[in-house]
Amino acid sequence: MKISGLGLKAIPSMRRERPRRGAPFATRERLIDAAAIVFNRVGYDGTDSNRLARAAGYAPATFYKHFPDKRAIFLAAYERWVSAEWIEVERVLDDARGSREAAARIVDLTLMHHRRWRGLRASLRALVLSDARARAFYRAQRRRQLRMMARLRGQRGAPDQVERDAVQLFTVERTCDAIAEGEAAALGLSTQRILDLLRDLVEGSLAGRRRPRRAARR
Amino acid sequence: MKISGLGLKAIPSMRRERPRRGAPFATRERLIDAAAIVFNRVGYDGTDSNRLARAAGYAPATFYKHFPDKRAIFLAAYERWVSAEWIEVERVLDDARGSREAAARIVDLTLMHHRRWRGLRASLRALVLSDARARAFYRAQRRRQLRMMARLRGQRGAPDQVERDAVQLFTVERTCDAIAEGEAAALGLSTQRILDLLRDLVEGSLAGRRRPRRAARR
Amino acid sequence: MKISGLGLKAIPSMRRERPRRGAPFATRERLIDAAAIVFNRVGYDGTDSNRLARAAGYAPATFYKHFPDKRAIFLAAYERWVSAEWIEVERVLDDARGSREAAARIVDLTLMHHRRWRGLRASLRALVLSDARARAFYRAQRRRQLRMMARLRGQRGAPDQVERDAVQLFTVERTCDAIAEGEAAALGLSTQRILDLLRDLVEGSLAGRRRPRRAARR
Amino acid sequence: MKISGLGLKAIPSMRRERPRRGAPFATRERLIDAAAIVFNRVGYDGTDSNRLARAAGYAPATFYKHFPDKRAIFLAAYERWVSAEWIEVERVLDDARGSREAAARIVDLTLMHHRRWRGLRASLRALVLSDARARAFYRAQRRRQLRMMARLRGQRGAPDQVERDAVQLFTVERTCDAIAEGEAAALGLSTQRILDLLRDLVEGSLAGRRRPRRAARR
DNA sequence: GATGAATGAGCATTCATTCAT
DNA sequence: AATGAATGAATGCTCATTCAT
Repeated sequence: MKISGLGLKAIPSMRRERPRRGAPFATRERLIDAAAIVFNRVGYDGTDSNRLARAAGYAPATFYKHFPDKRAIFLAAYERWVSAEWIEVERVLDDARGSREAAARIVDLTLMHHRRWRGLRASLRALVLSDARARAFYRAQRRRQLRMMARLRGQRGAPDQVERDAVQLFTVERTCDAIAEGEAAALGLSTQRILDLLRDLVEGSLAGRRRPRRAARR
Repeated sequence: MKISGLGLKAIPSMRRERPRRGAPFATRERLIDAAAIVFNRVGYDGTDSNRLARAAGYAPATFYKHFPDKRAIFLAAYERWVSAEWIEVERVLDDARGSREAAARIVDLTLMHHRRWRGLRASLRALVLSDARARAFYRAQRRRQLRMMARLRGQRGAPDQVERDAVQLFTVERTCDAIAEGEAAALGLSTQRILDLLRDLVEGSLAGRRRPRRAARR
Repeated sequence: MKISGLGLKAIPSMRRERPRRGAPFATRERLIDAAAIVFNRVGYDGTDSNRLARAAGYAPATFYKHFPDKRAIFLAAYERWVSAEWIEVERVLDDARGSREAAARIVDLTLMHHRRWRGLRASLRALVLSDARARAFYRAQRRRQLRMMARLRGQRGAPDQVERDAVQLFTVERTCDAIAEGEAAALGLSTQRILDLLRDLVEGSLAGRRRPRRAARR
Repeated sequence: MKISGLGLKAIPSMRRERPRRGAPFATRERLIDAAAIVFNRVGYDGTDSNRLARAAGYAPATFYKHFPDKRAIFLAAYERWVSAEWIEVERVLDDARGSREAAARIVDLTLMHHRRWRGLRASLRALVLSDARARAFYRAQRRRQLRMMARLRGQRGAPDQVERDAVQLFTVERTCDAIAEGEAAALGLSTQRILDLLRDLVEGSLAGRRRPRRAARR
């Protein structure tokens, strides 16, 4: 306690080692990496730019050297995550033998991504509604997905095929969210059975069939 | 102190008339009404309790006489909206002649609600992920939906029927969100065709059929 | 919203010069200095953190960079004042020739401190009762005082010597409070005579005698 | 939950039974009673007038029918407590046989009161410093105490007798505070020995002697 | 005399952003 | 390029006080 114990708070020495004056690109990347993790854990409104900078080992002002605001870094993190997902999806489609295997692997991949980024995803949905730039980027991803589905299927397809594809995307996406967020488990549902249903759905789509055949119902 | 003393106070003119000494229930209702509208427009994190109170014509402190915090009024608004939806769904099921008509009306109803409360819904999803109480309420609603579906169908049903029902709920919900949020239109999809697909889906479920018949696919 | 929109913003003129980017230690010291003076004048519950910051020439947020809340800065101010007092007491004990002189100087010193910090002291008493951390710090100071008294006296002492020492501390402390707060004057008492009584008391204690024998002094 | 479960907060029925429209004096008394207890528990700044009214079973506005503000009711509570103490002190002095018994009983009585009202006392000290009316009332009590001591002693007494009496009052008061607040126990002091010291002190004063001669007691 | 819903002003705290170094 | 102390403005919440009933 003595006299010198004048009640100092934590001494701010011992800075994390970080390349001060590193390449600007590397700094930007580190900021995005850290932001993705933090956003995912506490949500978009759960942090602030100062914390994001500190999480990456930088000072607050450094953040503003690289991004105009919090939304910008969020979109950058989203972009990176989506890109990574696409690369993997495309590899799966190249490698898989037969639509059954491809379907299974796509569903697994989707689930994995939704599990990994479930916090980011929840924030994204809210942001897409309120922010035009987020919306534009989100829509572009969706169009890309639909184009890919059309390409895989070739010329075949009912007149309402695009709508069917979209509904299927929504189904897989929302259902994987439910599993990732623990909703399925909380409702006492079998993850296995749900995934089987999704795999059937995706396989049907990849194989070009109609899916719920209305003809049979007549 | 001196400098800040120059700050002009808010001008207390133009007081709007308001029921002082109203019934507490009515005040609470007015607060929820206003909050639902404001949340729906700007999202959960887009307002604060002071603004919610003002939007209902009250002073900040009045808010806290009725709700402990912002989350509480959000859940109250959500509860009201969900309750209203249930009342209508149950009426539809009572009134409709045949599963085809019931399906059509349920899909329409769902879409209407998602359109009306699209802002609230987006915030809800984010809140459910971060807030245990919101989650509990949300899950209770879902269980209720699943129970109703099981009841309508009676004893029939595959071993994975619950999972099928859940996936169907997710499909209808997410797809109606997409229409309500303008995503479908932005992607150039036909709302009409999407709704037809959803109606088929719901009708199949109400009629007790399995849906994507795997047997036929072998 | 409309009405409140008429509220004029604070006029940002006349910024007083201030060391932006000063050493954090110096800022902290300035905050404590200012807080000690303000607390002393208006009491613990008579200010708020914003005012304390402004009194030191800083903005509200700066306060929170250095202290978690008002209680923390109060304790820091108390700590500083107590430390200063101890330094002086120890110097007096080293320098004084004979217990008579030491007693006189200790009483004078105590009175000076109580006069200087009378506002702070009054708040402290209330805080000690309601706040555990304040209490712990306060008790630690008292123990230190008792230890010092025991050390000065050496082995001599009655079985109830600690209790005597404590009662003496309370007496000197409370009586100096009464003088410092103007109570003695308001009651028509002679400060001089009161101080003589206190000096006798302290001298007796320093000399190791049981009580100040007045008979001997005549 | 149902439809009626619209999330009502606690229903404010079932009012405590209280004589609505009782005699104003009785209302005032009940308010003071309740306030004394509440202030004592949480301190002057730990409550607000609404809570004090509710604690007495009344509505907020009723408080303002009887007291202009919180300070006023605090002083009223203080006045009542002091009056009660005086009545008891005077009875003790009438009943006690000999100064030894009187001293013992006065010390016990003082301790009991300080224990009972320790929260009120701590708030009082702070208020006395900042509030002129509180100060005036407090000083009047002290004068009364000093007059009583002088009367008991009769003509005897040193030239500095008033000062001696005052210092003795401060000693007893502050030491009883220390016991009541748990400070004595926390410092490992024996309450019994402290009380013995105080009794000697008071007895000496009542008997008109200068100081409690320990030698004589052996 | 009592009520209690309502409130304006104030307090504790946070955040996005800046700027001198 | 990076810093980090500093900040104005705003946010969540509380309190002493009023007034129509």
